Amino acid sequence: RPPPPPPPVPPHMNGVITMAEFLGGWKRSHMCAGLNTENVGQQVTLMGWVQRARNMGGIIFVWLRDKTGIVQVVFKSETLDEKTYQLGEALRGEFVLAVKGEVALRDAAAVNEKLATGAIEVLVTEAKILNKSETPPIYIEEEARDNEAIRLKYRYLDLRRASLQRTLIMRGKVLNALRGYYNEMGFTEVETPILSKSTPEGARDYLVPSRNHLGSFYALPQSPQIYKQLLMLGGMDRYFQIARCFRDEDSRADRQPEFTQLDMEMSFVEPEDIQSVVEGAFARVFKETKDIDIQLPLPRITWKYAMENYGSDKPDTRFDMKIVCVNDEVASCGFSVFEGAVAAGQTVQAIVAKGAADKLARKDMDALGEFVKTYHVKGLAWAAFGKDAVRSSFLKFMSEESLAALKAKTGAEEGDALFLIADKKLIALTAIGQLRLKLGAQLGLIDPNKYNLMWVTEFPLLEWVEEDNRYVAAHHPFTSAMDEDLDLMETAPETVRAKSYDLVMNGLEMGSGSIRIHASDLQERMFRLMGFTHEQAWERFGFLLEAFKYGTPPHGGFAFGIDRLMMVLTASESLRDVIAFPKAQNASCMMMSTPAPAMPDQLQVLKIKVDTNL
RNA sequence: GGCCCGGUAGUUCAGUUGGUUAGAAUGCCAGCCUGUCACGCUGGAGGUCGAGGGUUCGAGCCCCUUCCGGGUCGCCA
Repeated sequence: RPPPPPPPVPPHMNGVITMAEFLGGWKRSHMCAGLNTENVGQQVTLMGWVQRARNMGGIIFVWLRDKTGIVQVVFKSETLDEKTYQLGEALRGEFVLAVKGEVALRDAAAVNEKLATGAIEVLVTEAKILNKSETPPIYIEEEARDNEAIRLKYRYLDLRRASLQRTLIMRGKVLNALRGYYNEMGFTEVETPILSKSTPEGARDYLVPSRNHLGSFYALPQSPQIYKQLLMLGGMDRYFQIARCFRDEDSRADRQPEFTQLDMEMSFVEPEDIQSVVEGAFARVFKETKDIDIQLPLPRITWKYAMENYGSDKPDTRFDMKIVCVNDEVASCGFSVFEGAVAAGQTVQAIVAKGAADKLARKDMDALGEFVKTYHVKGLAWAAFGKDAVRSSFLKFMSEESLAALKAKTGAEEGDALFLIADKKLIALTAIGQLRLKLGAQLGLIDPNKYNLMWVTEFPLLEWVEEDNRYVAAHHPFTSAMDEDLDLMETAPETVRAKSYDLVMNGLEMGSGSIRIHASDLQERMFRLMGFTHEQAWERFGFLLEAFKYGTPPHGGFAFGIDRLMMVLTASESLRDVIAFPKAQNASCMMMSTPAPAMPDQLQVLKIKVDTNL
């Protein structure tokens, strides 16, 4: 695309400045918001951007902004020479300004309570326009007003907003706190390669072609998983890294193609040892960034409990509304949908929204019915036990006794709304779990100031994948089974529980970890379960299986997402709000137009031909 | 790959059943104004209604295709 033409010099700029000025020996003495009443009478030199210039015709008030905040600087025609005053008149938004002047107390009537520095102002004696600015395409104010597309294109301007600056400053502090903590705990920070090897299973890899090995590719790491296990083999004992990870999958509000994890691994440990280190890290971060004391140890629930009570492996426990299985109550209730489901070995799951009967109109119920269908269930049965009337989608089919039993089991009373979903157990639980979250938000049951951290343990080791007709590792293929379930690996693989654990906060998965397999025979057994032959396993992981033969210590680890942690700490809706230069939903960068086609000579060197019709 | 929401002035948006010259706010430009702090007042400029095609006497509005942004299901060990 052609470069834009040079902007015309605005008429008001003529004769004032024509080009950017250099500092010319000026040294900044203070940051803008670093000034307060104690500085009154001092000569200061400030540098920053013009947030706003108010020309009163004879006196000009300018808000000067830097990383710390805003301070008012004043150009007075009665005390300034004509040239300096004219310079003040020429100021526009986002001009880069340097001023010298004296800090003065404002008149009591002129104090601005809304400004941190509102009790003072700087009376300008000299000024330099270090640079001018075209009218910015977005508003640079505390909170964003513009839509995300344009803010992402002009990210460097969006970054000037105080809220985004605060987030990045806090992010830096979190990283610093974590580094300090892990070092204190005897961990060593080790960097692992970005040019890595493609791993089977898991997410799609980002590939990097090799010039030295035509036709071969590096893969960007989805995580440093194998390296950190090899570091344990290498005797590093306690490793951590603030690791960039890459996954070529579709984005979500809480999923970016590249993201940062605090990755760690420890030798000679059991799950509790790792969990206590991780808990300590989170407690440290919450204390240092928000002065919140997290009660340790964190509560622990099993995966099974989480699924059956919250319909999720990452439950949001900031509100109750637990799920109740009502199979027995509806097995012969008269309503054929429920009866049929139970007879077919499926389940009927229920939740009760306390006091919500009269808050949910028929169209709300219909919307909720549509909502749950997203999660692959056929429908939603509901009953609203209102003060004056009972409304329901299914009660007319149901016997009095069954209704009584249902109410007793679920605790539904007058004023409550009752919801039921019938389907295969995991599908029904997942759908009603999502409904629970939806209702929690819709009915305002979620306290935004709560931080409910917990461990979810004993995940299934394997997952059956219908279309591939085989098991895959639920976590990753290096995860160890629980000792008492080892014998079930071949006889009942789907019931084997893993020595794995997720850290969950407010319904978000913050991270996960496990005790790894440290014996090569067990690792081979695992690969076999996943449908790899001995040869295939050695072809792909030979180096690892061989490494495991040379005295591998028992080890395990954990990794948690820094981005998601920042999302929670800053109450952000999207990962994009906590990453300096995030990607858009289609994994592109709107600012730099990344990715971009390669130059023909680059492809030539790599012997790569692009055929988009393949 | 599927579904949903959105795209109109620099920006944020409104735009009735398809009907005259597409509006508002803010920003921008000019003038006035010596204590403003979302300063105020007066005037002005600013539009490929995302793009292409179709229906129609007539399309910002209806239909088709497509591009872009967001959410989500699949996917993400």
